[in-house]
Amino acid sequence: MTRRPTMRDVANAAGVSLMTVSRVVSGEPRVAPETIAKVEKAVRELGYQRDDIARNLRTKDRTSATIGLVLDDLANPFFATMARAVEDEARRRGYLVLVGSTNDELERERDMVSAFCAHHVDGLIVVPTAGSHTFLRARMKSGTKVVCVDRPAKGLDVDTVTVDNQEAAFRAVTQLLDHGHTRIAFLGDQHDIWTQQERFAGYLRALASRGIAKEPDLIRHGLRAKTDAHTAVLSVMGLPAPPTALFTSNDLITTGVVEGLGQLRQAGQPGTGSVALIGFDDVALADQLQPPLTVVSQDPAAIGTTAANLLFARIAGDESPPRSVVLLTRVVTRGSGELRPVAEDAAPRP
Amino acid sequence: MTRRPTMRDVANAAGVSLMTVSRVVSGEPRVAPETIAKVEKAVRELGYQRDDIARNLRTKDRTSATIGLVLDDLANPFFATMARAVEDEARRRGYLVLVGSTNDELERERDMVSAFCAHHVDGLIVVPTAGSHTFLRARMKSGTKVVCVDRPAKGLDVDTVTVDNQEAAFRAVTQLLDHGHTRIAFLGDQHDIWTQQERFAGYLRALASRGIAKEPDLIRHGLRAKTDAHTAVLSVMGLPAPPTALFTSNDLITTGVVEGLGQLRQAGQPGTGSVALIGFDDVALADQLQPPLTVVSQDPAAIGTTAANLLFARIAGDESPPRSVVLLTRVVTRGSGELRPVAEDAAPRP
DNA sequence: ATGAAAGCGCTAACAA
DNA sequence: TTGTTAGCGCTTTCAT
Repeated sequence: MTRRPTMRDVANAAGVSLMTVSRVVSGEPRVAPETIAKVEKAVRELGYQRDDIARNLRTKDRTSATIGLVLDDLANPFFATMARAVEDEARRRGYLVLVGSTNDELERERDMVSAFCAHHVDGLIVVPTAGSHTFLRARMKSGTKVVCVDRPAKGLDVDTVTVDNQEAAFRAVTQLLDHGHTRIAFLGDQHDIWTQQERFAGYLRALASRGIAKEPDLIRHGLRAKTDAHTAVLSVMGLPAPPTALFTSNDLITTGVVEGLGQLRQAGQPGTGSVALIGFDDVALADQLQPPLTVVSQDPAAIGTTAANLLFARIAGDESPPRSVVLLTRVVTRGSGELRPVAEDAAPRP
Repeated sequence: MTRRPTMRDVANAAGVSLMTVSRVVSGEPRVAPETIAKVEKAVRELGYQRDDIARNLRTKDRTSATIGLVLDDLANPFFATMARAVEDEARRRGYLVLVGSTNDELERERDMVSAFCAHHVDGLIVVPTAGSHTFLRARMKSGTKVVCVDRPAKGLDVDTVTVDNQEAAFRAVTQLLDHGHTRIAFLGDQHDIWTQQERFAGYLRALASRGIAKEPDLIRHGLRAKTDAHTAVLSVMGLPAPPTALFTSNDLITTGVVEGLGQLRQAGQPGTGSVALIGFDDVALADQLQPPLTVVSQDPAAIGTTAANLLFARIAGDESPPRSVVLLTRVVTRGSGELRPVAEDAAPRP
């Protein structure tokens, strides 16, 4: 292991000044062709590569050509797809991407933002956790651009990319109502997450629009893992008056619920074969399930691309007022959301 | 937008020298308690944060506390899960992670490694593309540690984490043979990828062990996208003598094939309901399919964790000879791999 | 316990 | 066209 060569080394090897090497390496125009050749030869022989860290220190605008991506969980397909889209936009512009998962913990988010800023990221794309985000103001004041994605950040007025969560949930639940369901369960993630609140609000609004009162037994929040959802569906389906339809508020929960229903069906529990289901977020193989899964589909790649474009516009100097972009979702009708309630599932007569 | 405060600013505000601020910020022991208090007050008031980039420049060992993760595609659940595991190990040690997808293109990989090294990463975890990786030697000579994961790098002797691809494929195909299949199709990704070669070798070895000759019609390489797999399965099932079993060599292909089979079944094509299938890589909802999907399952999180541990050991100074860790896979038997060939699918009698 | 000087690898600004 | 000087924000080394 040898010491990494510096410009000084290249300059000595090529018999020119350090400054000339700098010019050649940076591709500046006013250098004699023969000099360029000499320097490039030395660069090749020594395996020299410019130190971007040092360059960044001296350079006027202190632009590091790096952005930070702070999201909930990189292992979640939704965020992974979004991350890939962000990464592609970054590469197009010669930017590198630092990435980190917060697990929806505010403290982890703060630490991560702190570390990213210490490494001089030019901008941040953040999936904000629940809680106040005023701490980001200081970062923005010192020049770091910020874009929020999937959720707005509390207490912060910045560019934000979200989808029409509440409206989409309203449409999904309305579709269940249209097929004759009145006992519709809501199975959701932690309720302090903004998207969950919105989707739940859409659920309630749909029920209210038909004059149906919400029933606490049919509402479960805080399902973090697939197994939580699995347990929850067994629980609601075991109620004296079980729901005839389910609305699941993200992909993980949907997956857990499908597994739970599969287990009940196999155990021969009556009625579980015909319970209707609409999930938020599309999932792989949804159309191969029995019945095929109806979902509210959002486009994670488009969300990532949009956020990245907003961020790079800011980095390029855009000073216009913060924008809020709401992308549209669509209900993908495949079958599970169009099942009608069967007699044995109906609520007991008065 | 204000200029970011420096140590000099803090020193002026606290009425001490720059050096004292440096000591306080770095948590050095020999500073008077009152001085610490003064400095910390100034730090808080100015919102000062140490510039890790500058620090890194002067610091003796030039350790950036950053690693680079170079993988095939971050949107692929397999790599996303691996990435999350790497990220967790990095955070535990106070390291940041730069990430990038190569799309299996050597040039993109070279550019990315180059950019990561220019940003002074202490180490790289690389899913190497096909092609010679001797270019990594220069990086390693100048101190960057490298660990390969999922595949070995051609021409490079470094720590590598893989799974028992060939043996696993052999076992999977043998299981199909044990259930009476003789016409088994192989549906694979680009054949220049090492894992694909290994899995194909396992397939061939299993056939050979029963004296079954390989049949070119039943072998399809180069399926990059889900749609390729979809098309390919329609094609093989449309052969005059279609296969009675399929071996799919990664998660994407498996998904595409399941969709293709679903389409055929719906179209009422005879025999497609009973075609056996074993896929490499587990997929979500596999047990909810009809029939439930038998797969070769590997543990992407364990792979990522293992690779990260190897890398950080190297960064910590481990100089022992390169290690090659082979993690084990297991066949998860769920049903689709245990179907027996039915009469109408059998090859025509001579 | 604190400070002054030097310099990490590079570029900005000026000079030749 | 090329070179010289200064200095980015910090840590190292040495002095006090």
